[in-house]
Amino acid sequence: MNMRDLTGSQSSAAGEARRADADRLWSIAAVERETGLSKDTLRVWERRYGFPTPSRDAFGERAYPLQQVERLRVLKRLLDAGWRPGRLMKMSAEEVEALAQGGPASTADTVTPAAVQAEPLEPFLDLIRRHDSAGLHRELGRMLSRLGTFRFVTDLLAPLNVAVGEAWMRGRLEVFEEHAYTEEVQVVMRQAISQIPVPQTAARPSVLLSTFPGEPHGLGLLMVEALFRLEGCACVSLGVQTPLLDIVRASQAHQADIVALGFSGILGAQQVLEGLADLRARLPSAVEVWAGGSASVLARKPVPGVLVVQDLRGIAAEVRRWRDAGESDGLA
Amino acid sequence: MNMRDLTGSQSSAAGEARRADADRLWSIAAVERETGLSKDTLRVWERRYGFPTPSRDAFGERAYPLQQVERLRVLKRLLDAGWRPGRLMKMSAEEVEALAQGGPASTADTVTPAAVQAEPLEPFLDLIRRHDSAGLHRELGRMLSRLGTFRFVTDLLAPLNVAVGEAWMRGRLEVFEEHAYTEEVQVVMRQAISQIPVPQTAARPSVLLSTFPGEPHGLGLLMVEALFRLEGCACVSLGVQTPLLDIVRASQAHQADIVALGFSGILGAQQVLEGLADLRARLPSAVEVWAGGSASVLARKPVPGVLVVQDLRGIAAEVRRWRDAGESDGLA
DNA sequence: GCCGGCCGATTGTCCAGGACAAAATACCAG
DNA sequence: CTGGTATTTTGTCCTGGACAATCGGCCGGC
Repeated sequence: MNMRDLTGSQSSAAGEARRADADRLWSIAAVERETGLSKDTLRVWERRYGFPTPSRDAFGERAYPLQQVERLRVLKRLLDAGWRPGRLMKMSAEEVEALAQGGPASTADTVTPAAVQAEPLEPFLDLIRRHDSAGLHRELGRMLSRLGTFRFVTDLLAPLNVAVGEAWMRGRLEVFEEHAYTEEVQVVMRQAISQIPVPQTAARPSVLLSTFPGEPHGLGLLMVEALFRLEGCACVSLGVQTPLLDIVRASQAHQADIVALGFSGILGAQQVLEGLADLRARLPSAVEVWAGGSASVLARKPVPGVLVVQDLRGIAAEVRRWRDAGESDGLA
Repeated sequence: MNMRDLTGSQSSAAGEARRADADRLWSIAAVERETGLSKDTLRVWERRYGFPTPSRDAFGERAYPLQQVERLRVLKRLLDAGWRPGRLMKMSAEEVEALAQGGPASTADTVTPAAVQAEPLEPFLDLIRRHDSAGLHRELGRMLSRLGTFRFVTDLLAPLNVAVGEAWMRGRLEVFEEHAYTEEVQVVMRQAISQIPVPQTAARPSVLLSTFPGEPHGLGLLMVEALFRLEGCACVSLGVQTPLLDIVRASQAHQADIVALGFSGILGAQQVLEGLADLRARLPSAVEVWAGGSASVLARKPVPGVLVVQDLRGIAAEVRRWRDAGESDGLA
């Protein structure tokens, strides 16, 4: 509790702090953390495309100015939206900026099934953009009460997550706004889950939930947990980013019948497929592996022995299938 | 919802799956994810110490057998416990194993202030080891009711987190057990926070909470949020791993008076200090930066302009200080 | 005897530049 | 169009070298 340090800094003039702000350069490791672009990628871009063009510090190491870090963040976002670096690097700063502002989602067209009676999402996006956490919390809570947990998850949160993701890709939402949104939804979802009656002891199937390392998105996990609990399943969540070997061990320790993984599309296609195949091979065949989320790989390339749950509404039916099959299995 | 894939796999014999398990080799990227050791480190260890000794696949790329991945996980744990690689690599497999099993925490001696009336922790560690999530949840809830939120956080969770961390370092707890524990505590903490009355609108100080990229430990954040709310502060949490530039923008958007960061000791010393200095420089001097957590760097090297909160109990006093100073500042 | 600064050994990260698999795209035949 | 093949693009992996940051031990002064 060293107040001296605090007051000490406040003696420095605001102008000085602002100058330090602009002058301060970023190391390649810092840029990697800030942008999500790997060091290898940053170096190879410099070699191939001539951007970025960091200066060097006294030790010959790359030192990136703030301006380039900001631009790299924009490029990373456009990359995630389906653009390719070669094309972006040929464009002028203005063209990239125009793209970043409001360009259409180049390749990915979001399909909205007409059958789904979606709730209006704009009011929620407005609250996010206005940074009205309290209001967002209140409105989410209201919708939870109005719709009930099941429809709250399937009809509001599922499309809202898609809308938030898309808004971020189009540059209409900042990273921190998405973080704040995630946090607020998490609070409401935990409340919803805590209100679901706890099933009998040793309820089946017992479900283990997590995500692979590198997949930080845990909202889907919570939504799925709620739906499993509504079906009377026993759930244990490990949170996000559990190493593969630990998922295997946890499934033994908790005697899981089903291991459910969430994928948001951040992980590369190969990582997802290889990880699922690996996990499948390391688990007893009696344990089912379910995978879901917005990652498009799941729909394109099926992994043998892994159930892909495309629609949250399908979980109930799949649990019924498990119970029917499980009984006969148990008797056999 | 392709059931064919699922049933297709179940036709494969269990024995076949088990053989595939042992044979399957790991890429360097997979080992990095699984162990937390960077690719650079894995390669330089191989060069310097002759371990690990991965075989090569058809393309000349490293392929690690499971056995070496497991050993690397042990080594990483011992590294985090304060051991140095040079020493460990000279030891025989048996010596390392003995160390991993029950060796004393080489360097770090946990100091337990005699003044603190700690709650007994063993029952909770037992529940974790027995994988009794329901029991852990029940007992934590009971303690929350008995102690009240403040003492629950300061007298039970704070020492329990330390104990869990130490148990992990000594090999008495698996990673997935720590994950499950974290998840269960989070549930109880969210419940506790939701029961704290919401303060008047525009309560001051308003606090923004998050962690730096690379710091996935969010429990401390929740505990601190509870304590801030108990003091009547307005809190906005961004969850974990927010890029620095986004923390800055969020503090503007939410008009934060205080930015509070949590550090668990996973990040390197330089990352913590440089990140804090960076953040301090990029924020207006009217916004205070508070840092806390179990990272030992914070205590050793103070960062100018950053308040280090060593003890959770100190938060109340610091909020009072802010309010006193804030009034005079506002008038000046 | 213990704290604090100095020095040598250790250790993780950075660099360059080459290579190549995987993915995306263009091309082409049916 | 449609489905398969060739070609380009692009991220990751490779080797081997360098060096700053950190750790550990040594020494001298309070």
